[in-house]
Amino acid sequence: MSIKFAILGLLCREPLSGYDLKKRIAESAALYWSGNNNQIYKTLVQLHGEELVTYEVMHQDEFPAKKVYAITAEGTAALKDWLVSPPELPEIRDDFLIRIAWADLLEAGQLGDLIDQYEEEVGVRLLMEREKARRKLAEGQKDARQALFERLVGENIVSFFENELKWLQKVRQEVGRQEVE
Amino acid sequence: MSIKFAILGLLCREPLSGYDLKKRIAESAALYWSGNNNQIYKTLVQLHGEELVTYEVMHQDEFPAKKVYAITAEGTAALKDWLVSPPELPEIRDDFLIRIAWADLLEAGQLGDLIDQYEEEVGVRLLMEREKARRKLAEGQKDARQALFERLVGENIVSFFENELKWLQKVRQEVGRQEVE
DNA sequence: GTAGTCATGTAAGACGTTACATGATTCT
DNA sequence: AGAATCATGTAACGTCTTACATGACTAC
Repeated sequence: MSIKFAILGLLCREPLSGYDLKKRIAESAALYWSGNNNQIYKTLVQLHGEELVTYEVMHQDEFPAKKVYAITAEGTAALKDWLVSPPELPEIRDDFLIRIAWADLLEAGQLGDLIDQYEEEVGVRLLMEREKARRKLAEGQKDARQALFERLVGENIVSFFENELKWLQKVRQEVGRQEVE
Repeated sequence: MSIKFAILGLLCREPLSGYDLKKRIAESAALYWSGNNNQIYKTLVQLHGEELVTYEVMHQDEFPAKKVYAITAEGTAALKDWLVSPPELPEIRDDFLIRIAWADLLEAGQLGDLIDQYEEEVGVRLLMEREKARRKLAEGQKDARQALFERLVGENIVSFFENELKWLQKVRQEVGRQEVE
């Protein structure tokens, strides 16, 4: 049920349509699950039923009409309640880590290729996240407190990928060392 | 469909029952998703249908009979194919990170409590993972290569939580600094 | 007597993904 | 001509979680 709070969070900053929400969630590394998710429309209907959001239909000349959702007072209260509820540890689903756990089934060349591929992917993603963070900083920020938290979230994500690259160096070293023996 | 390969991987080390698999997966930080998952029994039936595993029913005097599953040659081949297929980036679902992104809605005291709670949880988990890694190292290992990969996986997990704690220190500092201003 | 381990499984529901439908407009 | 953007939504499927059923045995 965290997509619910992701939506409430975004709406608490500004009113948005389902389409906008979908894009915002897809672009955010922290929220991204699930931006490719059409549950958003369903969840909006649900939130409307719970009276946590309202919407206004905006007619447009050149484009299809859109429903612009806004958070209600109850919605804001529900969001704040959730914010102070006990946080859970992050869940990580790491495909590559499972492969490494069974890497003894691979030949040295295959393992090398696997590491190269993953390092490449992590590197690309790291650059993307750094760029995203840089752009956010450049934006004219309204609230200093909000900007600080935004920056800290970006730094968490960047440091995750940096940590991954550091670990990959270690993997390379130790795998190389064992092959020599 | 990664639970499929988690099962094949574990069975490739030694034959196990569904119950054993469930426990192994639940205990492993890398595989843990989903240890509380009864899909295991369903997936085993499926894998049996695909002829990637076989099973033998073992009758026990004091306990219910169990089905001990073993991997087939096709199963091993499927596992190896998956191991060399392109790895995906890890997926992180970080509850706490989302809360920080909206922490500007909280009062200083509430934020402090939230950080304390999360730090406590991360700290406990880090100790658990270090202990797990230590115990694994102490085990009489058969294969040096396998032991190396097991250690590297453990180090990845430990370094994730260490990184999280480092980041939390930074969060504390910067939040404290802003409050003084 | 309450809870936990051993062991397999079902059922219901929540959550997530992919593909598709509609239909005008704009870009290549 | 084909694809992308804007915009809302449905349908089908797949994955994941929670709770429950069964039943003997062990430990507090």
